[in-house]
Amino acid sequence: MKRNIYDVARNMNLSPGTISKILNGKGNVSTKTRERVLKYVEEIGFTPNSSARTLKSKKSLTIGIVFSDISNFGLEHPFFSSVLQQFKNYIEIFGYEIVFIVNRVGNYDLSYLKWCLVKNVDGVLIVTGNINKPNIIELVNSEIPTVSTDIKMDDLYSVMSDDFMGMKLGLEFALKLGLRKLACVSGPLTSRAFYERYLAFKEILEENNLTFKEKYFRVSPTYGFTGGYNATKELLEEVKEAPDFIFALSDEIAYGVIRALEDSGLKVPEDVSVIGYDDVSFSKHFTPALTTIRQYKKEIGETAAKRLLALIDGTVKPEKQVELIPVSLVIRDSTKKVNLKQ
Amino acid sequence: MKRNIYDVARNMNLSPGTISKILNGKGNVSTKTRERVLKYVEEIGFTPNSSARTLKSKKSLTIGIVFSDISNFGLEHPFFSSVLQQFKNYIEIFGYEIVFIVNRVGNYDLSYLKWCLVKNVDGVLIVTGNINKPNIIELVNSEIPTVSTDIKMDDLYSVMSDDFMGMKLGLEFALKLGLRKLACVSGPLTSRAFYERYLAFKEILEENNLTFKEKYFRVSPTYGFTGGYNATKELLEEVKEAPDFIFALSDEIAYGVIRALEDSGLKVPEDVSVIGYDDVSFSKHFTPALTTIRQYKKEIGETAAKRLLALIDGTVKPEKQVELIPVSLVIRDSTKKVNLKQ
DNA sequence: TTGTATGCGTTATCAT
DNA sequence: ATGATAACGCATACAA
Repeated sequence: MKRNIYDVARNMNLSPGTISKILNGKGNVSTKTRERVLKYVEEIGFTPNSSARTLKSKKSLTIGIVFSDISNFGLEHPFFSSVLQQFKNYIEIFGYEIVFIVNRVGNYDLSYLKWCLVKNVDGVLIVTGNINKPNIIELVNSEIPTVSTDIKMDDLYSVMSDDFMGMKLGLEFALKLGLRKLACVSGPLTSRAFYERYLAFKEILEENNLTFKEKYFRVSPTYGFTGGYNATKELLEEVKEAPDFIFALSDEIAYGVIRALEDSGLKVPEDVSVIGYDDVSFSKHFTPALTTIRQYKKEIGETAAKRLLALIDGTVKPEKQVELIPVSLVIRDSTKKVNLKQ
Repeated sequence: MKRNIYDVARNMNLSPGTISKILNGKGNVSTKTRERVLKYVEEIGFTPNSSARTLKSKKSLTIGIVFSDISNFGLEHPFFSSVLQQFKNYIEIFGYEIVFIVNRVGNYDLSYLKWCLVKNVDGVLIVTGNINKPNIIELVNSEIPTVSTDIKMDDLYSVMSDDFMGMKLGLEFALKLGLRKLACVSGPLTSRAFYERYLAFKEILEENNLTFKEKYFRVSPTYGFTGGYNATKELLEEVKEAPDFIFALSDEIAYGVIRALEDSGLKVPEDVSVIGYDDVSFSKHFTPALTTIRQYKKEIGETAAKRLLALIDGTVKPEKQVELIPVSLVIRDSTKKVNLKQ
């Protein structure tokens, strides 16, 4: 049942070396024997042992994934798990597979980099991570080809949504609706995405001669519904005049924002318009259906995959260090209708 | 930077063999040298190479995962990805990690079993799979310890929700509400879960002297919203009298069912009560908040992990081939209120 | 208690 | 064009 390259060699009356050459398409072998061996290998369904291969060749056809480094969410995270799935789909076409980087192998505790070295991963994808963690810094500064779909660092290739564009699309839409009391509920600013969206929010407000008010900007300590809910409740309590627009920096936060608004007697979108961020699959089923900024997870995942594979091959160096994927505004029912009479 | 067991041996004035023994806690080594070596290893952060270890020992500390075998959903699937996350968390405590079983390694196409052999996985978790696929059959019949959180087969240990209990909880609640025109919208019956829930639906109806009507039972060809929506539309069209209760066999299907009902002028829960299945995190935010059967993903994932680890250790054989995890009924707003006056 | 030698299944270099 | 052989890094049976 379980064969090795010697068995194949013996049955073919050849040496193991020759079999190896054929299997790897290297060296000189006559077309005749090559075909003969290939046929036999196909027939008996032989595949060279993976561990022996990576032991000898230092290549594992494996990509290490840094995933929930930043927080304690897991595979359930609607946005990042989707990006990962797309990435996975793409690299599998080329015979690669993903493995999750953790802090130990067997009984040994190790840093991310050590882990990668011990495992001989060919490359690393940081789906989401914290730029201040030693583990991440060490990894990014290493020789291992690395791409991120979240964080930005020197010498790190990144593929991510154009967050400035997203904020601009949302805010300009709000302005077009005639809204001027613009608030924002963010997730934790330790996340690169939230932080940059916050910066953009501020900047775009100023571009439009609107003053950024601290009281209209709230940070939820968590990523989800409850954080958005509480932050909004607090906002409404501490403010004389309720906003007429809230930019929630994630869809899940938006759900919380909207319920808090409603529980405070405010109608969405009549009194307050709300825009989310992500366009998670559920948002179209929320009531009111959520107006939101759509991120293109498939494009992010695939582009990251292409970049990383190119880095591993060492063929083409990507020109841009940071590749921004455009986003779009999806208008649904959580924002006021555009006044067509104007 | 990158050391091996020889480097350690040289620096310690010992032989590689001794180092290995110490690292693996085997053989006789004096406490003194053991401690000395362990300290040094700790100091320089040495970890034995993973491939070499696997190659020699045939153990990889790796669990192969069969995931989206049955359909083309991916990591985004709210229920299964959550089960997997819980499983992953648990096995990582013991130094194991997960790898996704695919159909190839590098340029070679292989069956699941072959893949596992080539990779030397220590065990397999079938998160979801199709009992009729040769890949699955071959795998389950192999020597590799395997546990499933979805399918049931001879010689396969399974850990899953008690679907009969779920259906019973839902239906008895409906009966208590005085509902008698009981319909059901299922996902594809090729899925074990849907099929068993369907069987239970039928059986429990009969137990209660209600006749199972074909027209009141619809199968959606897909897992999600659209399938539930269309199936419900069809149901309403083909039936003289609308049901007063619909058991949707997944939460996502339930969303579709409810919207279809509403679009047909029926009110939920006033005209029709709807119960979902899963209690996905979003269901509490749906409007109306969904009454549903809660599955305990954490318990499923962890129990499966324990079973599999036990199987791998070969210590205790689980007594029960199929371990059923209880479910519970979560009453929210998509079902009629209980009449307290009675 | 410690060391030596061999094998795990490949790949790759160097002969032939 | 093909074969012999060493090396990858570790584990283990056996010898010392």
